[in-house]
Amino acid sequence: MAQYWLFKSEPTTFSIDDLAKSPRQTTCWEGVRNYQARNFLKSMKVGDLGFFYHSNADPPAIVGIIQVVKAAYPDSFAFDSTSRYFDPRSAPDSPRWFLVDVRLVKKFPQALPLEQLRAIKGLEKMELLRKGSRLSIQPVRPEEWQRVLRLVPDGNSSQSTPR
DNA sequence: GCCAACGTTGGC
DNA sequence: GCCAACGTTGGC
Repeated sequence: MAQYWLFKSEPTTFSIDDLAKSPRQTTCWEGVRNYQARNFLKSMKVGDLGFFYHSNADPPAIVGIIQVVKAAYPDSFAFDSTSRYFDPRSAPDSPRWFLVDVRLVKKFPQALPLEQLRAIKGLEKMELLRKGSRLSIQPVRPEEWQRVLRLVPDGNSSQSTPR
């Protein structure tokens, strides 16, 4: 079964519009250098869906949906001493960091600001909304996924469970 | 720009 | 293995 995730990115570094302009609207998700986030990356399967979140943005917001199109593989940026993501402790024969490839599924017609999400009943336990949460890759519970989608015009939140 | 929260590092 | 120091994240 497909799992749900949330991917953080600072839009000044890589925004959802950057993804929209990428070839095949696909990119490798660079720069994860946190072990917990890495472990989540490694557990992703092709077909999993994720929210694209703009952090350090005005306002911080969920801005769309992406899909995992390639499962975790070694992050070669970590081997490149000229890369900002270089990590000398990672070697090709024992990679420490990984990437997945993701493709844009949908950019929301309107961003869903963090402030709005905080007011939604049923999202209280969402990792994104936890005080002090800094994880750049987060699991999202199916019920949280649906609740967020309900905020999107044409969100198809009930496509599998009509009510 | 501030600063609380968090993760990592490294001396001991 | 502890924990202080440090660097980073990210909302405000």
